[in-house]
Amino acid sequence: MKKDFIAVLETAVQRLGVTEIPPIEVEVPPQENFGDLSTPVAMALARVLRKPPRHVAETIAGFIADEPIFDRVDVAGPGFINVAFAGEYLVSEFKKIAESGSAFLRSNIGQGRRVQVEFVSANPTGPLHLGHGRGGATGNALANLLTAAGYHVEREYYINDAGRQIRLLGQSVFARYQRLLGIEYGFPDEGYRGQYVEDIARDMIAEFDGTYVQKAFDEVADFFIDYSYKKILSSIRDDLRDFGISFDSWQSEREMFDCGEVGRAIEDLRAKGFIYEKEDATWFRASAFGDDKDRVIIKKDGEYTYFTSDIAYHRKKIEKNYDEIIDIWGADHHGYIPRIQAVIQALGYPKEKLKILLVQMVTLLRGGKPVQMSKRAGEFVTLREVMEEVGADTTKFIFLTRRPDSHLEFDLEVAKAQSAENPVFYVQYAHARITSIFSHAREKGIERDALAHADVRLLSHHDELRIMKKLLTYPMVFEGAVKTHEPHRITFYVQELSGMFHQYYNKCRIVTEERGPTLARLALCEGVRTVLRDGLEILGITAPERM
RNA sequence: GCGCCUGUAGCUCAGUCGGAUAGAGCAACUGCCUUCUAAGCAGUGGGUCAGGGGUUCGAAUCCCUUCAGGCGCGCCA
Repeated sequence: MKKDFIAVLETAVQRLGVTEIPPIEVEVPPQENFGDLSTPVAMALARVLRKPPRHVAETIAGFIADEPIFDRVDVAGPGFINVAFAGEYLVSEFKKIAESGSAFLRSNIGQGRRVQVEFVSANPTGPLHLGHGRGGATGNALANLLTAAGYHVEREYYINDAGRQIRLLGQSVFARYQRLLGIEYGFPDEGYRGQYVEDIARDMIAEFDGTYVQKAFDEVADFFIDYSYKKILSSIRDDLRDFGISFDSWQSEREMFDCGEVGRAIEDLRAKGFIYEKEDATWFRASAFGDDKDRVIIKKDGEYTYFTSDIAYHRKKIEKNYDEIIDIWGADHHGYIPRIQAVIQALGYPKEKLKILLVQMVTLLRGGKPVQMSKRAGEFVTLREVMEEVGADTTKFIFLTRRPDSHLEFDLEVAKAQSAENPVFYVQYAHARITSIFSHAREKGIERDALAHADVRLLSHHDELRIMKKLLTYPMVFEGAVKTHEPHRITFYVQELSGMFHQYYNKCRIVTEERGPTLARLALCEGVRTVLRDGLEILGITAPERM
């Protein structure tokens, strides 16, 4: 629909004698009675042509008014050109959806380009909380969206299984283990105090009894660390699976060390002249690329920092030659951006090579009161608890009805109270209703195959044309969502389409005694179902057959 | 102190890189189930787009500033 409009506009603009045709923008006007599509192109050209916008608009409108695909061409407001499409054109376009389904709806923007999306990447030192859920829902939807757009997407989870935090976890479990076996043992100052730490210690006792009692931590450190983080990692995987999120690749930080990636990265940067020694430490010259200061990569004590392995990790990403690399981070890490971009540039790439998408914080409330979310103190509500309380689909939907950069207040009470009234059900209900209509039709002797013979020209009701037009704008919404990396646009679209369908359903009966019109209406329903399914699939939300 | 994000209806949020009379859902109120699912539909009310300047044909959107909230500014991860 959009393509045809633009093509017509382009020839019209050429007739104006404009040498350089500006990119022509097309949008759905804010009010339905303005028409089906609208363009502000005349206003853009007014400046170049030095003529009043309305005058330019009138001229263009005159050029295109006779096109058979239009029913009406108007000039409105300050100089918009609004068009209403002819019924026949709409029907022929709609047929393409009926015939080729999603293929017609999704433009192949990616063309097989390879993109990596890294998201969640929570430290395996404790269970996933709600913030990870938001990152997960967003990253998953974005990856789905890009896949649908013809990109070849790899989803990666980076596991921080090395370093101080993971050691602290092992130590915390060790302390609990000793205590549970009746040994007085001091708990590490900044240790992890969550209940899950004690649970892991109990698991160890169940498995190994008192084998490690009264040993020094250093003697059994590796064992305790490995046992603990692997246990947590596996429950993280379970949480993600139940939340409906999967990954293609799990990149271990440890492996970066073991395979020598970290060493190679440092040597690479050193060869390029961005590494120096100062005050017994080794530094990366981040300030050469706009960061506030240089950063330590090898500490005085000889240990690497977290940043060091991250340098190696991002170097590895770049070497894999993706066309696009996307990291999804919690907004609390935003201060880290200049540093990592400095790395990208030091390696000889433009900083745009890596796109970092920040997902804002989630504050969890219960009845209007903030719930403390301190991991160290062990006081927090996990993603799993929320999932179990309000449901995975609802939780995801709440995340996906917001822009990633807006702060989110997630009130458990409200989410629960609203779970019966949640908009996600509104959309799912529309889908289930259509399925139900089809099973009713089958009882009346109308099989799915019969749809192929449906004469969609019989659809002339205002609501039917309205739905058809809405379906035909899906590719525009889809394209916009892909280009801006904003899956939430799909969420809003899918709600609007569901609204139109529910209205239509209440106004018109689909299955009647007249076979011809019944088939046509069923074909329309099938179109709605195709698009709803497509949208929900991108969002990672189930499309139930019945509710 | 510096930096990033946010401020739109009572509440939760959209607003398509400057466009038309600023939109949804929830909550409130009034109606609609002998016919394909009432998790639905029809209708009513609700706004100083945080405040103030500026840029121009035109601003919720861009610039400056004030206020409010969140988050960062480690040889932690």
